[in-house]
Parts: sequence; C-alpha cells; structure tokens
Amino acid sequence: MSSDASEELSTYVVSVDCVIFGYMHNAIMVALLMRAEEPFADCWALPGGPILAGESPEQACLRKLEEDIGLKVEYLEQLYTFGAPGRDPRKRAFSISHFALIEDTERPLIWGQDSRTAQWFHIDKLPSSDWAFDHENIVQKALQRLRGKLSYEPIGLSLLPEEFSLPELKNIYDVILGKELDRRNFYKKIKATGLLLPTQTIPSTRGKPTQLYRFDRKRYAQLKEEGFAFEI
Amino acid sequence: MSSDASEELSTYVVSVDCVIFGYMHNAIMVALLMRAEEPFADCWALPGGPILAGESPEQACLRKLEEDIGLKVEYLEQLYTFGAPGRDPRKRAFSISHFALIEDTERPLIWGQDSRTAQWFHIDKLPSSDWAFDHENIVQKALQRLRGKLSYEPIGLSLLPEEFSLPELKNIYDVILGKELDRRNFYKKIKATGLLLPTQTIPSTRGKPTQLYRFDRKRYAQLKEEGFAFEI
DNA sequence: GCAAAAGTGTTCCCGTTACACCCATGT
DNA sequence: ACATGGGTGTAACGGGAACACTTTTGC
Repeated sequence: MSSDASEELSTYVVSVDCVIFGYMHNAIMVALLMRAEEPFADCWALPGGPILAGESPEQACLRKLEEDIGLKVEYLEQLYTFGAPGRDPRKRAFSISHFALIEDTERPLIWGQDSRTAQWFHIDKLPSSDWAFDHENIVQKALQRLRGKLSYEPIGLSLLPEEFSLPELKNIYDVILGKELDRRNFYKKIKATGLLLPTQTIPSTRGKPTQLYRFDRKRYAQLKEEGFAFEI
Repeated sequence: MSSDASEELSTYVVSVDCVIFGYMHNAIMVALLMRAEEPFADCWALPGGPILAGESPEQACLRKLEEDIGLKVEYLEQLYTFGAPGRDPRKRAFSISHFALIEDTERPLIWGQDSRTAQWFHIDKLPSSDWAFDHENIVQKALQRLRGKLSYEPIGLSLLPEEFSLPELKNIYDVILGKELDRRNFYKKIKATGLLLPTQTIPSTRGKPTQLYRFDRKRYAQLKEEGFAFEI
C-alpha cells in the first residue's frame, strides 16, 4: 500500500503547528502539549491542527491558539514547512510551522481533549527526549529565529504587556541572547529610536519608582515603510 | 461541491515552486515560464511541480530544476509556503516556495512541455501583468530575501562560477542592493574575511590583468560552526 | 602615450563599548 | 541611614565611510 518513491503522492495531510514563546518568571518559555493518542502518545508536541477550508495557514494558527489553548497572540509569522517523508509514521504529512509570541502572562495553559496536559517549558530546560514527530527540530528552528530576529525587529516588545519598563525589556534581551547587556547602553539605544512613549511611573518593589513606556506601533510601521531599520 | 469555510479541507494539492536567480549580462535575472494550459494560460509562472512520494520538498525542487529546466543549482533554501484559499481557482493548493541561486551562465533556459516558453527576466523589468496565481508575490518575497541575506551570508558567491574576480563580485552587490559600493572598502572587507583564496590572474578586456579567487567553502563552514558571522 | 580597468593605503568620524556616579524609595 | 533597584553622562576605542593615487595592459 505504501507507494513507490518515484510515484506521485496519494494520501497526505497538511496542518499547522505553532511554537509559542512567552515571557514569565523572568524567563522565556515554550508551550508544549503531551499527546494523549498514538502515534507518540505521552510525547511532547507542539499545538497545531488541520487547516479549514476558508482559512489561510496563519488564520488556522490564530484560531487554534485562541480557541484551544486560550492564548492571545501578539505576533505570528510563518516559520518553515516540514514535509520530509517519514516524519509522520501514518502517512505523508506537511506541517506549516509558525512562530508565535504572546503577551506576558502568568496564566497556566489550558488544553484541548486531544492532549493529556500542557506545560510551559523554560527554553534552556526543554525535554531531552519524548518528543513527538520532528517537533524538537521545529522548536530549535524557532529558537534560532527568535535569537536572530531579536536585534533587528522589535519582537521583544511583543512579549511584554502594553505598558512595560526598561528593566523588564532589557531582561528579555538578556535571557534570549544569553548574556547580560549593559544597562546604560541598552537604554540609550532603545530610547534613541524615539519609539518609546513614557506613560506613567509605578512604585518599584524597592527603591526608585519605575517609568513605564508604550511602544509607538504606528510610528514604527510608518518609519519601517520609509526604510528605517530597528536595531538594538 | 465547494466546501463550507468551516469544514475541513477535502481535496487539495501540495507542490513546490522555485524562484531561480541567476547573474548574467551584469544583471540579476529570474527564470519564468509561460504556461501553456489553463488556468492562467499564457501567463508567467514559476517553475515547480508536485512532490513525489520518496522525496522532501527540497529534493523535489532540485529534481525539477535539474531535470526539467536544465539548471545546476548552487544554493537552495525554503522561502515560504503560500496556501491562502482561492490562490488556485481549481482547488485548494499549497505551494512550498523555494529560493534558488544558480551559477553564472549565459545559457538560455530549456523548458518542459507544459510551458510555451521560458525566459530570464531582469529583476527590475519583471512583467507588470499576466502573472499566474500569486507568483508575483512569491517573486517579490524572494527578492526581499535576496536583498536581506546578501550582506550577512555569502550568497553572492553562489551566483558566480567557482573562480571569480573581485570586480565581478562587487558588481553583484551593486546590482542587488541597487547602489554602487565603494570598491576599496568592499575589497578590504571581503579580503579581511580570509575566505578568498587567490588562484590565477587572467588578462582583462582592457588594462591590468584580473586576479581570480576561489571561495574557501570548507573554512567558511568551519568558522560558521564557531559562530563566525559573515558580513559585508 | 593614453585610456581603461585593477589594485592599494590613509584619514576622519560616528557609533559602540566601557565605565562610575546620583536618585528615590521602602524598610 | 542604608540597602536596593532605577536612572543618567562621558571618555576611549574601533570599524566603516570617504577619498586619491599607482599599476598594468590594449589600442
């Protein structure tokens, strides 16, 4: 029944998968589900599922994430399409994988009935085994994209709430890049973009109150059109 | 017969498409085929086709390009997967699009029987209409990738033959970036990488002979592992 | 001997880096 | 009053940009 290597594909399936990054407890976390069913029962997998007739792959992701996982997505982009033969033992399967960032939250994950559980994993403490399909590769690719894009696109801001402080933002850069940046230089650079609008100050846990900012998305979109390059 | 927007997909097709860039006559060119059949007969389309059972999307591209178009591919990477509803009037179609570079050649394109003709287009003089499907978008996305990657990956070298001169290489950067770089600074930078091995000198059309170089791929692969960043 | 193309070296400037001090508050 | 976290200014350095001249050959 399995077809010859040089035949056209007969049965196959296309779905979306999504690597979701969140920032919580001062760390970057990835959402993984434990599968309840074969193949790969009790293995860690990315949230995802089929694409419906009326929706684009991106819309399928958004639907899946907001409905099934209960997350509001701040940033979403296509990552890569995995489609090597044998990646799904049942039949040829194409996964249009995506890269998503969600706003800062401490809320635990909810999950659909096709999973046993769902959990946030620290990106430095991912499961070392028990991965479903090639999902470990997908997460690795997403991590590369996260690290690569951080410095020349304002994606760090998508991990924070609407109003945020500079110490928080710097911490995101620190933990994603894996090294501590210089506070003064970081503040200087990010302020020099002119894209941070001060909103209010709030009391700090200890010491001087903290200035909060809002990211000027409109102006950023405008400047981007004109060829402005965000860079930290 | 067409399904409801919220239904699962019933019939759909997955294929690969390929944006092929070549360097010839001191310009960057894209290969396009004119379709012979409906839909979009007599419209310009990217080379591409179905994926066979035993091959990955990337392998499908390589096969298609080498067999049907007669091109030896120097560089190939996945670009983006297009899959919005309605992009193919017949049925839901996913196109895993790719980005390819071929070695310098003046050889005209050959083409398969499903096309009327094939032609190299100067990237600044693409067809303004008569595009098949969403292939104009795909080409635009590939151009963005080309321009974006040029400065931090040695893809310019993939457009040249094994042995090449610095003036040639600089010209590639000039035409892709759309501005003339400073010759001295360019040579300085590219030489500073230590990745160019001088091979021989050949007579120039006029004036001083030209030094040819070879790119040290092995050493580049090695340095890349160690975190070295190519940058021009 | 001159035009055309290849090749090299130096200066200047701005942006990045490195670094030390003051401020405001809670305890 | 002091410890803690928030915030700022400056000097040194280095890489990129700007720039002019020499070399070699074909005609």
